[in-house]
Amino acid sequence: MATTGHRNARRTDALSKQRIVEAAIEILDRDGEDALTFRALAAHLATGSGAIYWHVANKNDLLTAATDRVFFHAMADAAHQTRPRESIRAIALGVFDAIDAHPWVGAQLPREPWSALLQLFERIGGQVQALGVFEAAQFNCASALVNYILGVAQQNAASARLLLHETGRTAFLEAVTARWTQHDRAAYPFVHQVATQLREHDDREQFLAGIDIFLAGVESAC
Amino acid sequence: MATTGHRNARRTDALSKQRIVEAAIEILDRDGEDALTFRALAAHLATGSGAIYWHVANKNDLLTAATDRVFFHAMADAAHQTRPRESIRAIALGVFDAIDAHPWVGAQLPREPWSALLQLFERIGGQVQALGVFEAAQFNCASALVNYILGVAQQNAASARLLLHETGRTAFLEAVTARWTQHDRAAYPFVHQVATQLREHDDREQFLAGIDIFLAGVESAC
DNA sequence: ACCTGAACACCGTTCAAGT
DNA sequence: ACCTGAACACCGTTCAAGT
Repeated sequence: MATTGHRNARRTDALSKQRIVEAAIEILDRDGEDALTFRALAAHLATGSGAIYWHVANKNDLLTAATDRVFFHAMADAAHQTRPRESIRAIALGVFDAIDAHPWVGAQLPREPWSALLQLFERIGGQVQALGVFEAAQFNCASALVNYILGVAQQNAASARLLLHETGRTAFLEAVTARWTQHDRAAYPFVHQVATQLREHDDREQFLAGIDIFLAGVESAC
Repeated sequence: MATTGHRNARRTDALSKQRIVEAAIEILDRDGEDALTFRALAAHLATGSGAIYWHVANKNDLLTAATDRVFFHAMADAAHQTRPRESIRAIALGVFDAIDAHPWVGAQLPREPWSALLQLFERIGGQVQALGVFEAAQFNCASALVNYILGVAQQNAASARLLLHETGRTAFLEAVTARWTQHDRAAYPFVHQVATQLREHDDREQFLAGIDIFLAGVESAC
């Protein structure tokens, strides 16, 4: 992952959608969303920019394929659990970790890739059923959970964009804290109070805490 | 709002950041995110494209200013309620309705505008406190609520992009249903079951149902 | 069938020149 | 101080031409 370098001199095997998507994921992971251009991709694959269009309809198609690939891998890896509560936590964590590793997926998810969203919705919905929620409430419960997961995914993607520019965890934390405290303590008392907890707080744990609040609500309501 | 037309012949008053932001919001509302270019904006304002840069740093700055404007109006309009539970619902609905009216705000919110996010977080957090949540749990509760709201905002923005191309509600519903049922019923039983409810379901009510699940969870957990 | 790379239309941004 | 609009660098996409 580290030193394959920018340009590939080999280029022995033929182009394929899979190779193109893999190269796109590499660029997105390493240099961020803005760095993915057809010219950069063509250089990376040692081919002409027009050649990519033989395998991929357009940039949207490419981004959707890349998102699907990361997402379906994450879903396949998410350990199957026997209890629905644990299943939901495992699925949610699978999405969280995938977006943690590939932040651009978070920004891409709500745009095009219906397949990925539908799969998430299906798996969450199935576990909501297994939880014993009334049929009339299942749609709302699954929808709420999926939307929560997507919201966190967004925020993670945004944080990663920030982290891409700020190198090092301390510089990153400082940048975030500076933003949280940019306004008057008088006008933003809660934000200031919470800003002191930023240093020791863990995004992943906080995400799980949100899932648990949700599950508690689902159980108490249905 | 209807017939001011595309080009302004008058151009009597001077340019200002406020006028530029208002024009940008008009274009975004009417023609979508892709339609906002400095050239289109300059034409709309009957000026040169370079002139805009005297009042606005760049496109990101412009989008942030437009988002802030819509968002702060929405927050100001959100009726103040005496009971924290009702307050949270009012704030959440304010955000929902603002994004319903200006879908591009949903896509923009997680990108840059820290001020808008912080204001939302502050107001939600204040009401979480008023709800009597333990101090140690306040951060997680507020964060979960904000993330849920942002997730719904995303989905709304995505739906609106679809609606911009599909004219008419029936064509829109058909397009959505087609996407929900694009896969095998065998592999996606829950999605198929829920797809039958799409026609009579109301996004706004479903959003509120999610808030209520959350609040039930918060109350039962704290 | 698959690839090349110049060309096209369009974008955000800059800047010398105007008032 | 504020505005103009041509120019620049860059982008996604197309397509005649090659193999």
